[in-house]
Amino acid sequence: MATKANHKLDNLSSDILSFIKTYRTEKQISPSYSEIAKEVGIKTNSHVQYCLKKLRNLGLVDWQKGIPRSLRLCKVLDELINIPVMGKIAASKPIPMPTSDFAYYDSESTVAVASSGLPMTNNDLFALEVQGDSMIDAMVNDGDIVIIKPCDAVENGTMAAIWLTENDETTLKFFHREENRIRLQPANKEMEPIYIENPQQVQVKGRVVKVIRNYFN
Amino acid sequence: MATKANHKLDNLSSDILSFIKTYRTEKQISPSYSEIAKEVGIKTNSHVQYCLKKLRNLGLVDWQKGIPRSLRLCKVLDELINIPVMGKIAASKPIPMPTSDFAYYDSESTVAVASSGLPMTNNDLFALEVQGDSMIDAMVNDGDIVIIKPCDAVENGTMAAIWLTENDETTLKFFHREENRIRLQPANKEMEPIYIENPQQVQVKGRVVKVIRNYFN
DNA sequence: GACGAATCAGCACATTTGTTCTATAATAAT
DNA sequence: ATTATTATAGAACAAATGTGCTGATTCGTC
Repeated sequence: MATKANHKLDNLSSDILSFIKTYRTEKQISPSYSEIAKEVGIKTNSHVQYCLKKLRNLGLVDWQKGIPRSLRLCKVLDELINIPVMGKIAASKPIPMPTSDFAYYDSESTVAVASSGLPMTNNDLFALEVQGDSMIDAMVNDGDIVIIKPCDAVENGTMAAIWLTENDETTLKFFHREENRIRLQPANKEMEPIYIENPQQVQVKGRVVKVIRNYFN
Repeated sequence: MATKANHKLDNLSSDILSFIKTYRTEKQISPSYSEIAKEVGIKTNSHVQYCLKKLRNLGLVDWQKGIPRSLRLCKVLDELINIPVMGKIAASKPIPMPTSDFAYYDSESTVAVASSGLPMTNNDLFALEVQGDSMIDAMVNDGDIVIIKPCDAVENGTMAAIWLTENDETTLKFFHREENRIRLQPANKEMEPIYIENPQQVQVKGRVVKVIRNYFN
């Protein structure tokens, strides 16, 4: 989540690094040595390479020998991950899980999320759009996007996507396994929990790792 | 938010496009014409360029004449934007607004958000971390990140960051200007709205454009 | 002050790469 | 059937770029 400032790089190295960064975000390609030289006030390409080799030793940049503009920033803090929106989650409907073959690129729509905003970057994450107000007690509103990590079981206290076989209902709640029953706790502490005496009726489908709500008008 | 599939590209163009995409995500640089040729089964660079020119006419790719590996994917749906987290928002505290000089890069922490997940990409957006449970009625929980577009006034019905001068309190609510009063509507329809008879007591600080909630355990 | 390491400039050179022009096959249009 | 258009290959060429080497300068350390 947080992006800290650089440690103790000399000004030149720091300049080069940030120039590469801005150049890449602007033009989507890496600068040539000459361009770096011009920008940071170095006279020769060879010296640029000298500086770059220092940065490479620090593990900050890398490139492919002989290939023009192959400069690459390591330590990529923020990379985008496209998560497929599998469908909508609503009470009274089963959760549309992703099929085993990951035909993600064919997905109708995706949510782009910064990898820094995710606990893991496995490619089995998927997203659901919440439909209806039935999950308000979990602080999830109509239209929200929930990002889910599929799993069969979760630790106590985690927000999970749960299938209630008896009620034929899908819901998002905090999961608590107690001695002889399962407690589904709403996020809002003032609301009463749901107790399910027969654990068979509760099927954990996945763990909620993120909720996104947009107000675009 | 949604990324639609390609329209009616011939297989070759489609192959080239997706190769560029995967190549770039893997190596962070663009392929050369020869590499494209080898990948998609074309014999010559000139033909690659021929295909690329078609793609350029469709506005899908572009490059800089004479510059190696300057191939660029247009229609960049997803670019990362780093939004500074200015601090925490809590009832009983004023909202920490960004200073006029945008010393954003010095910010302690930032949230990375995909530009496709934002209604606008101006650089005056900022984020706040919600502290406390006092905004539950707006479906905003302790620890949530709200992204705010600064403004002095909002249309009726928009979720806004509001400073209540009388109560010396900061809050997130749906803003409604009525005939002689202002109505602050909680997100949860079952909760009662707040009415403020004196509009002077209500100061709109900004519009909430996004709410992000993480469950990292 | 001496000495070595780090820092910088200059230049020649090889390679990678894109560009352009021409020619030929395939396909569509008339 | 003929023509125009699109698709493909080939090769020559020029430009962009990285690499390596040599030598000069600065800087810190003893």
